[in-house]
Amino acid sequence: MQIITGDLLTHYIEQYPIDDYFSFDIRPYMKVCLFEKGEWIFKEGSYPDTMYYMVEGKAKLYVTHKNGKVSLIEYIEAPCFMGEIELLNEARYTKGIQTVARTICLSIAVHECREKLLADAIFLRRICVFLGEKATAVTAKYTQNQVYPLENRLAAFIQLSSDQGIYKEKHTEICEYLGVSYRHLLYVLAQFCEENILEKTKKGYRIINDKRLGELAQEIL
Amino acid sequence: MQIITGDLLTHYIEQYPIDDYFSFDIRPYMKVCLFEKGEWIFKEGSYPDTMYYMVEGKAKLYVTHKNGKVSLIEYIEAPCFMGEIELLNEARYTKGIQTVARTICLSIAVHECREKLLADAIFLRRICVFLGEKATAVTAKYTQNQVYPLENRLAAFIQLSSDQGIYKEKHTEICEYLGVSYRHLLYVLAQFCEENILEKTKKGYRIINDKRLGELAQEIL
DNA sequence: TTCAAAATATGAGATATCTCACATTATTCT
DNA sequence: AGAATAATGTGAGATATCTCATATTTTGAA
Repeated sequence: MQIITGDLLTHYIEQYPIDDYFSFDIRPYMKVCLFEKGEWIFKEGSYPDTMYYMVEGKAKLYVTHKNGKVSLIEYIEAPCFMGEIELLNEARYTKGIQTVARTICLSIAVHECREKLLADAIFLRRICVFLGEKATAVTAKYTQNQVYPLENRLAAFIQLSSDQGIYKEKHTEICEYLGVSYRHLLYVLAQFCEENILEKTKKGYRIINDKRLGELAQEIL
Repeated sequence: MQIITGDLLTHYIEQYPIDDYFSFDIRPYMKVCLFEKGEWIFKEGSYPDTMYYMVEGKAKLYVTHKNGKVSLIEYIEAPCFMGEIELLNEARYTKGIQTVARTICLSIAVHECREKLLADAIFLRRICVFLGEKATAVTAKYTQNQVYPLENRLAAFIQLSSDQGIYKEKHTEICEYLGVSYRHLLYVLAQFCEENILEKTKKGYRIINDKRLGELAQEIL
């Protein structure tokens, strides 16, 4: 992690004003941080004393289970908060957050302005909305996971994440996200090829029957 | 649903003061409601204009999927809020909430004091903490669901919900909560009996090998 | 008390998904 | 460039879980 100063600092602060997230001047407590791809913003199990507001980039929220298996809970995309739950509940064990791409965050030194934040209705309201949406999204994802086979969920995911009709994501990551084994993900992808829904190319999987894919996805929502 | 007035009203208001959840006097906006067992507090898909604070009782939070399957997302137990997300995001489709027992709630007419609530740091902070805990709990439950077989999760659930060494819950409800079919739940219960961990009696399943049950549960946490 | 609805129970067969072992490519780092 | 690491790909066999059909028992309401 790298702290940005000088011209770049003013650049980011100007480009992403977060003044209207607070009723007081947050700048004295704020820094701008840069995380390289693959860096951990929070190490799982640590007790962070910084809250971040991601303005550029993308990351993954992880939890590791006792049996060693790992769940990729959700993708975190700018703009969003990180470490807000830890701000509320002092000294709380955190989940792991790892960047997927170079990521820029505004960081707020919580110990310096905790009281101010917790008394700030504007800020708190934002956090409420954010937490509410997060809870709703996570719930939706996981209830679907347990009610639909991978066939449907993968179809929906491909439609969501494909670009120009090409699906090209890392299998190792997606199987964690969809909560299935690597092996099984490949089985279902192979099945989609078998059924002429996808076609495997050098550049990724090309969608050749979007209608059918949509039908499979639609059974979810 | 029945609105309580008279002596009972003052009784509940005195017994469960929620003044310290607000920085202003909430009583003008508040009523006390009683729901019978099995009643729906929110009908799924409706747009409620009331927020509740449950002070006595217990309920289930449901979502119905397109394919007709139903997920019991969580048990809601007093004290807690309901309809808080709808307060934040105006006019939001709600999930279903059904009581499991006679339940008493303080109700707040949102349309009359929405602005006041959304500007109240004390209230908002409570909601933040509540939402944060809820998100954490739901995430934990569902990531476990997908990483552990029913054997482990059921063991943990039995330890949690049994009373005096007796497990006695409705199978129809628990299979929805644990996200498995009724059939499969019965299989695993039978297996526990087979392995002399439980014993089926008229009053419910009696735990006869708590140590083993603990081992199975412990693999989770 | 009786009847309908809900809950419990069980079998048989299907399938969605997992584990493990191993081989083959890409990527990254030095 | 070469070596190490990560990602991809596939087979075989196991198992966790589901669907459906059907029978019995319990519960709740008229």
